[in-house]
Amino acid sequence: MAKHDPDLSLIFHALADPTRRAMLTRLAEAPARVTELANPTGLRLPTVMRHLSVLEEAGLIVTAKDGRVRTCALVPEAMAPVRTWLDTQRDIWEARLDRLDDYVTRLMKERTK
Amino acid sequence: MAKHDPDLSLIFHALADPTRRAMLTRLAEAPARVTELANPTGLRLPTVMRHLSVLEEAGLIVTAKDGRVRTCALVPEAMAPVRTWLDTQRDIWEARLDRLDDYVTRLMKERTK
DNA sequence: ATCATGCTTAGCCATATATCTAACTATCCC
DNA sequence: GGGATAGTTAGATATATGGCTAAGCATGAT
Repeated sequence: MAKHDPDLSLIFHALADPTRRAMLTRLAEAPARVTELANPTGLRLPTVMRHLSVLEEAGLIVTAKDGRVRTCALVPEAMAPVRTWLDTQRDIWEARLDRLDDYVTRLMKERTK
Repeated sequence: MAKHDPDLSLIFHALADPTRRAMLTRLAEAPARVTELANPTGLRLPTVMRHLSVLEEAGLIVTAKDGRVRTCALVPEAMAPVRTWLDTQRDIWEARLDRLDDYVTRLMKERTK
């Protein structure tokens, strides 16, 4: 089981923290500067920066500095790999149910023969 | 930003590891015993057990022991909170686009007035 | 009863995470 | 220029994570 999909791992890891999810939710409303994101968290700035860089490295947000203000914005397409993975997972599961179905169907034909 | 949704954090954290995702994919095909899941990983059993318990604590799988064999099975509904979160996130984003739309529309009416 | 099989437990180790404080840098405003 | 504002950098620390080995404990087969 090699380390495929480093993206997915980065994204899921970024999403695994409630503070970071809250930040994403905030950013879904509108872009925001660093202190704006920090405020509701009660965390110190360096800590917030760390969270932001995790989000940025996962590709979930982009940031840009204008003067002394850094503005952060959501990258909504970045969630796509997650949906894709979930869908693939579901497809496999459903294919399995179908096979079961076939099996049951075959059994019943056998019976009523 | 309190620690709501411990579930989501547990689930995302469980999904953040490629080995664990591979195990889930395998289990989407069919239930499997521990050694069966361990084989393709090249990892030692205790390590595999650890991964399995992370998955189980996140509610993504269930396991049961029959004799000396423990069988693991996927709990596909367990992914639901993830989809819900993604959908909510998307809704917020789209509501935002709508507001932008309104804004632009208003501006244009203003112009052609 | 004995032995192999299939986990389990306990404990070690290295690295990664989340948080902080303290000190520094770069703007902006007067 | 000088002070306030907005980040940033550089550690320090505590805990968590992912991996291992070694030893233990049921259960199934002979």
